[in-house]
Amino acid sequence: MSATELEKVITVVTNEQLQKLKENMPPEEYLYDLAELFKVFGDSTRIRIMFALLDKEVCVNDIAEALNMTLSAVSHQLNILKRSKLVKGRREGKSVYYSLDDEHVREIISCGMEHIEE
Amino acid sequence: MSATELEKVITVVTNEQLQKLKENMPPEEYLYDLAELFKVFGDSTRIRIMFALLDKEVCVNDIAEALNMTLSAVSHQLNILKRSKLVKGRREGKSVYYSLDDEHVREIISCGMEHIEE
DNA sequence: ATAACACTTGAACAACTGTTCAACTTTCAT
DNA sequence: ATGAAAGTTGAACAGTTGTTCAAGTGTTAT
Repeated sequence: MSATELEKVITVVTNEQLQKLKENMPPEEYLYDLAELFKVFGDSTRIRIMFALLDKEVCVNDIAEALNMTLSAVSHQLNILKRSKLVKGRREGKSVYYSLDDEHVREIISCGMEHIEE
Repeated sequence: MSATELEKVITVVTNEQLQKLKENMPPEEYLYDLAELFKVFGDSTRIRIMFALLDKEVCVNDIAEALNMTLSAVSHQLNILKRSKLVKGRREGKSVYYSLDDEHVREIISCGMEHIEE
């Protein structure tokens, strides 16, 4: 077998691997949703809000005070978290109390913590 | 106890909770790093690259072909992933083969998948 | 030495994102 | 009813980010 023939064989093998790589890829939309979820965790304000809610529900005003932020800024971020089904809110009088809406929040955060603690 | 006195007591209790909330917050820098990590996962291109590397190492060219992207765009994203210690690369001849640099990548991705599969 | 392949890198541009500001709404106390 | 407290919402602005393009670096084959 000549050198150029061998190269052809190698190319074919490589193409087969490439083919497999493409086939094994989850659907585009799935990967997009996954990235979209992590994007929500990818902001320190939202991370801080989720940490504030780890133990118990907290009203918007207290979150804003604890994080030294305006009500408006916190409300905007809570809305993003709510749309991603990560937190939920309930009204009680004048206040709206927010809490984590999913056990996965704790898991995802603790997964990330393991990586940076090294 | 009058209504206004009662309110003062309630305010004090609330302030204590606020104080605890502030004290229990991890240091600012830690939360920033955590958000920074998730930010890396929060892009569908980088997610796709990490999925491509789940099974075995792949060279930049093959990643680019599999994901239908330019070499340059893939290289830029690989660099971001490398800086976050999520992938590593090794040169073999003309090609550079990249692979996952941390078992946490799989864990974090699978954590995220659990949330969106519901 | 030259050319070709496989990347890498920096600048630039468009698109996206988070905060602020101002204008609401809701609820409660007077 | 009026006002105050607690939130929400939309527009706007500045800052960030991903891709492209052009120019570079290594490596191998001729």
